[in-house]
Amino acid sequence: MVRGLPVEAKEALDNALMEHGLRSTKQREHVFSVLLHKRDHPTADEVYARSRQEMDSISLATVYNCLETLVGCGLVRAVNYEREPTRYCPNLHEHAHFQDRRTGRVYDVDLPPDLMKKLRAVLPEGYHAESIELYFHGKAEAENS
Amino acid sequence: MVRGLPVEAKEALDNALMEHGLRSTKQREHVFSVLLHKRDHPTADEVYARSRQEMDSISLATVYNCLETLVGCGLVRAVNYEREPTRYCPNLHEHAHFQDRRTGRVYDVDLPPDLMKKLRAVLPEGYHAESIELYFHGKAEAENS
DNA sequence: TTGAAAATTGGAATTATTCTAATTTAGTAA
DNA sequence: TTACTAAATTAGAATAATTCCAATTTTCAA
Repeated sequence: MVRGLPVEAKEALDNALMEHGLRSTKQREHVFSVLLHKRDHPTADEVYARSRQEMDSISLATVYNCLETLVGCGLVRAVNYEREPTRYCPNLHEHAHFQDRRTGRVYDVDLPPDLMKKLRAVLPEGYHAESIELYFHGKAEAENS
Repeated sequence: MVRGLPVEAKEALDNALMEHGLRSTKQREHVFSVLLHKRDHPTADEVYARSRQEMDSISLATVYNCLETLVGCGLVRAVNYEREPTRYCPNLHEHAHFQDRRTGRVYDVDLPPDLMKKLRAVLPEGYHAESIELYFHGKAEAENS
C-alpha cells in the first residue's frame, strides 16, 4: 500500500510545481508518491493501475498528464527503450539505464561523478547538450525470476 | 536521384544477408541505397517516400520489413528520440547521436576510440551490455535553416 | 465567497508500427 | 529450363501507446 509523500518529497514537489507556475493537486501528489514507492521504472499503465489502488477515481489521461508534468518539472525522468512504452524514473542522481534483454526490466546504473563532463566533451564546437541519455541493453546475471 | 549501390556496399549487403540466412532482393537493395544516399536519419515514412521515387511499386510494409532486416543484419542503426518515429542510420562507426531541439534534426557524433570501453566499465558486475546508445539533445548553433 | 484559470475526466482520435492472408519472387534441384 | 519450396512482398486491417477534446471540477487569489 502506498502511503502519502514524505514531507521532504512533498516539499520538493510543491517547490518544483510552484517554480513552474503549476498547482499542487492530490492527483499529482499521488502519482509522484506511486513512483517513489516502487522504483521499478513502471509504464504509464502500471502507474495508472497502482494509482487506482488508493485513488480509484483517477483517470488514465490524468496519469499521463501528471507524469508529463513531473517530467517537465525535473522531478522524474522518462526512460525510452526502442518503441516500448515510456517508463518513469524518480531517481534524480546522475545515472544511466540498463535493460535486461530477457526480462525487459530496467535498472539504474550509477555514473562516476565526472563522466557526464567527459561525455559532454565529445561534442563538437557549437553543440550544446541540454540532456544526455545513456542506455545499455544486454544480459543481467542472476536476476530473481 | 538515387543511383544503385556502390559495389562495396552491395557486397556488404549481400554478405550480411547471407550470413543471416536471408535473401537479396531489389527492395532491400534499394532501401539500403536510399539510406546510404542521404544520411540525414530519415524516418520510415521518409524512406518510403524516397524509395518510391525510383521504385514506385514498393509498399510501406516492405520498407518497414527492409529496415528491420537491415537493422537485424547490423548494417543500419535505429535511432529513437523519445516517442518520435524511429529514424535510420547507416553509419557503422562507433558514434552517438545529437538532436537539435529546434529543428528536430539528428546528427552523428564521433566518439573517441576508447569511450565505449569506458562506458562499459561503469556497469556493475554481472551486467553485460550488448548495445550502448548515447543520445544528446540540445541546441546546435548556426544550422542552415 | 467568488471568479477565472488550471486541472481532471471519459471517451474519441491519432499515428507509428505490426499483423494477416494472398500473391509474387528467389534460389535450388531435377 | 522447369518446377518446387520457402521466403519476401504487398495492401489493407488491426493494434496500442499516447494525445486530443469538450465538459466538469478544483484550486487559488482577490
